[in-house]
Amino acid sequence: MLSTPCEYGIRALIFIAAKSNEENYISINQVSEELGISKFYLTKILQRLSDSGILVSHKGPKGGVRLAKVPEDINLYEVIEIFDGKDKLFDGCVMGLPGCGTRTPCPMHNDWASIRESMRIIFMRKNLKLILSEVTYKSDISELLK
Amino acid sequence: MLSTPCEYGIRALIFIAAKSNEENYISINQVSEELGISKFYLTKILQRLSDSGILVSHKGPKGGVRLAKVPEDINLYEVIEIFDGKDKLFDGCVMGLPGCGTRTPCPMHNDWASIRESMRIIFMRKNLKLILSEVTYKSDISELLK
DNA sequence: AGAATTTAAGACAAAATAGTATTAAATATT
DNA sequence: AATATTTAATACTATTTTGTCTTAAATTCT
Repeated sequence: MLSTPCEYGIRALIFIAAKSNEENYISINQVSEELGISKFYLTKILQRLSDSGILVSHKGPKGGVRLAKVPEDINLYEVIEIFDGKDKLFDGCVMGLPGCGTRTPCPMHNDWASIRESMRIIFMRKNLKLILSEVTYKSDISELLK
Repeated sequence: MLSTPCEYGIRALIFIAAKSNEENYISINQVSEELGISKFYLTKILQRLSDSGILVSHKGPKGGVRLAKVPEDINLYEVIEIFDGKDKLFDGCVMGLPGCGTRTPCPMHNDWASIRESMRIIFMRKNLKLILSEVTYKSDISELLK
């Protein structure tokens, strides 16, 4: 469904949202250990989130990453867009039919349009604040993400 | 969204449904030329559909493939299941969270369940007969699939 | 029977994705 | 200033997916 970097990115974001704040960065090393994801790989993934303005990174001791915006302003739609592009999930033809478009819609075109719209809405509505509030006890987070 | 073999398989099936019948097989070579898909690759893909009981194949001159069942009895859900497995699209956690399940649902779990159900219904309902009837003029098929 | 045609099986090659390692640059602490 | 820590950049490796090719087996037609 979603690419591996995208899944890892989301997992990491939820964890970072829970464990870091304005003043306290969390090191990628720590995140990678907690989530069981290779430190090298995760670094590369989180770098993309930094480049895209989702995270702020800081080098050196006491460095690491933190959210660049308040959790409420980071939703899954934009994260997915960063890693997988919106075309893959929210635009192109489901069946990948070359000729499919508004002019010559494929047989799935309209049915899929509504599914797609639902997905878009759901992902846009899911922001990190909401996600954290749904994982009621913070201790649950590790269990879920690990 | 769907894997390449799955997309090619669906495209080919629609074409085969339109161009073959009980007595007349259509050669994979011909399908591949019409759809612009490598003959070798398509052969391997359609072989899977034969193995799965969607197509019947026949060797030798006048041979080729045809539907194994009436178009009405072949829906996209089973085709997707054959190529991509039902887990990828219709089962596992959207975000791939390791701990996600009914017991400890991830924050997307319920929202995604309804999306997934819609997808399942739509793909199950889309059978080849329905698809063909929606592509009103048979000549349009090539334009759409090519 | 022999030749031509067509799928089956499986080996092989190329490209894309996932994952690892290395070195450089920045920053905090002493 | 020196050292330790941490991300940045980038090269490299491994795996998976996609795509190609070759040979074998079956079938039709003459």
